[in-house]
Amino acid sequence: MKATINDVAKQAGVSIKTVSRVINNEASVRQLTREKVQRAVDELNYQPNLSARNLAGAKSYSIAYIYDNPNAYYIIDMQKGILSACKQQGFELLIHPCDSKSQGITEEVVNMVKQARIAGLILTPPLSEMPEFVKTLVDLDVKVVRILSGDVAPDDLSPCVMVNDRDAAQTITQHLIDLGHKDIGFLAGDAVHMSTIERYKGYRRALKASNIEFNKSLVIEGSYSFDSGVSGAKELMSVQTANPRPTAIFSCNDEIAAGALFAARLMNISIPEQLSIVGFENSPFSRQTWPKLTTADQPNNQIAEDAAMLLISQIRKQKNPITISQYVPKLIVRDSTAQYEKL
Amino acid sequence: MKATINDVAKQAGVSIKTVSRVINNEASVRQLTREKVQRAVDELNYQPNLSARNLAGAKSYSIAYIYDNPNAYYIIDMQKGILSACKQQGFELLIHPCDSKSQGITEEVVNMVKQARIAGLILTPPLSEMPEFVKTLVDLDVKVVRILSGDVAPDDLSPCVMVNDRDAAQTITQHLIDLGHKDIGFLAGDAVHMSTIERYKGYRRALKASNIEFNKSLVIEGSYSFDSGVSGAKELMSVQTANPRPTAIFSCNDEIAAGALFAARLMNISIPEQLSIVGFENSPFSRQTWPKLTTADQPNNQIAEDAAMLLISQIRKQKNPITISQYVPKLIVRDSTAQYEKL
DNA sequence: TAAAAAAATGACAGCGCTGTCAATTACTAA
DNA sequence: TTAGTAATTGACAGCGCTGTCATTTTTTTA
Repeated sequence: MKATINDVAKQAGVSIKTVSRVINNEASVRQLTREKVQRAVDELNYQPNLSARNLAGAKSYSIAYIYDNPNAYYIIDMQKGILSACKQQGFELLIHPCDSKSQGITEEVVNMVKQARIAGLILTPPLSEMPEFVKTLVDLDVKVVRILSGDVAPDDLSPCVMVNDRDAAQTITQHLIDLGHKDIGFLAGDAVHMSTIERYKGYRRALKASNIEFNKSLVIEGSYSFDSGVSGAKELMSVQTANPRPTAIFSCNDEIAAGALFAARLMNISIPEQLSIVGFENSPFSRQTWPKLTTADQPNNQIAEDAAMLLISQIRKQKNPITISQYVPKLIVRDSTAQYEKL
Repeated sequence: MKATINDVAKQAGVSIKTVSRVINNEASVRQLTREKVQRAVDELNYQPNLSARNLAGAKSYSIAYIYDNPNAYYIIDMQKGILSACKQQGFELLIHPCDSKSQGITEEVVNMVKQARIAGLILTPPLSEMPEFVKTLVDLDVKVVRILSGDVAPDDLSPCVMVNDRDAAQTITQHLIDLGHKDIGFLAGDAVHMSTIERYKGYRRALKASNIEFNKSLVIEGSYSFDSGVSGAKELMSVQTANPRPTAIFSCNDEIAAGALFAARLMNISIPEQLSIVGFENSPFSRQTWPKLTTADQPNNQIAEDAAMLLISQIRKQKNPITISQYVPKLIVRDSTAQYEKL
């Protein structure tokens, strides 16, 4: 039923080693031979046995995606992107959800890497933002690619795929400014996350670029949650606290924005007429609020595939130069933002 | 670094075959020997190499989770549960997102099963509800476990884990009835999904059990989406359409309920004072609406682990009797339901 | 107590592939 | 043309484990 390398070799009239060479794209196989083998491979619909490869070879064909992120949509997108790269490159993907805050997380992952003979790892926040953790893994002789928030890699421990939240946040803020807003509130996510910091930087930059004076009372600390959005927006919009009262709010993600939206409704503030709100992430969330959220879209699928490709190329040839690719989330204008109308 | 079966054999002073017997829990190993080997295994922290096992043995130690479900939370929960069973049983999990409506879906999965030497598959709706598809796979000599909506398996093609949406829906509806509601609207999900059908049945049963006359105009067809909830609720609550106007709404899932919530706000209907709304699923969603949704909770993690265990036991011994386990989602009362107040 | 039966253990091949290194072939220059 | 070099190909061992079947040990029975 299932063709082996032996069948292919017979069919092509060469040795199995030559077939092996062809399917691994090694040099020093004559063009003619290569074609002959390729034809046999196609005819028999041969696909190499991953277990055998992993067992026989020095290299491994398994990579792992390790994550600890409460955002299910993000993870599903990542998985899909990584899987697509794996399929193209004949790699296998292991997924490993974990708790980044647990005591033995490093040991747990180290064990898993050794146990499963993992050739490479993909790390997303918050794991990718834990330097000690990353360091340990890199020292382990396993390739690592991190997905991080920012424009430049924080170190050269591993190749990174950077998501430039800063520029995106600046663009979004600029969008609010272009609509005539000057008093723009900022609802922060968890302060420990780089994404929060980067988005904050972008917000500040946009203000500066337009010579709008920064007002600290418009910045509310919080976390990446709906509740945080609710309470943050309440604080911003209650006359006694914030001064001046903002006419627009930048929320660090869509969940916070959804919370802000709700707070506004509770306070009888109509969106977007009296207050513009923007989110970040373009999660399915942002299309299920009313009004629909203006937000920033990250092509997570693409980012993940890119990261996986980077990882696999690292695994393939040792001395790959450290490459970094960068994405900038794109502004998506929907219904939660409007021109500022002086009352 | 990594201990092999040979190391263990040496350490325990037995042959590798005996070690193999112990780690596979085979019979005919003396208790004494078993303990000796076990000790060596523990000391060396030995874990069998999956690739080698897959390659050498007739059996395979890989199962796959194939899914096509837009609900990311659901999938993540499933994965986690399945993974936990795999870890316990020394199995490997392959994940395979796919498009159930695509032409070649069956062929795609069949290929994957053959290619990766998959021993078993876990199927969730909508894939688990496609009889032809399931039939093809079962005929393929791969074990299958389906997760389905209902109380009894629709056939004996494979063991099933049933989620009794009907009883749960009845309980939820009863909760509304207990609160004094009589005119209870029903916002359906996609009509092709068994879950919709089952939930509808539960709703009808509860009405019947309390001798409340069923009113067809209170049932609105729709789909599992926010927008469907919005338009459905609008239709129900506009005086001219529905007669009588419902005082409570049963929504087929939380997303629909969230939509209904929004529609209510648009129409200035206060929740829960003027209208009670219930959801289904207990997705993170349901805690991020205002007010928080009364809903039904499915222990997806547990369901998934159960399904995976069932699958693995199937794989282990051929002639396992077809087992079926059943879960009934539990009512979670939050803030979107209240006593019916006659005006 | 010895022979027969049953239980426990081990020797060995081989799963499908890759790495090593030797053998062959093609190509170059003299 | 022919030796000399480079490019191509193949033979073979072995990755870590399981299946088969032979061997040894223990238990039972006469």
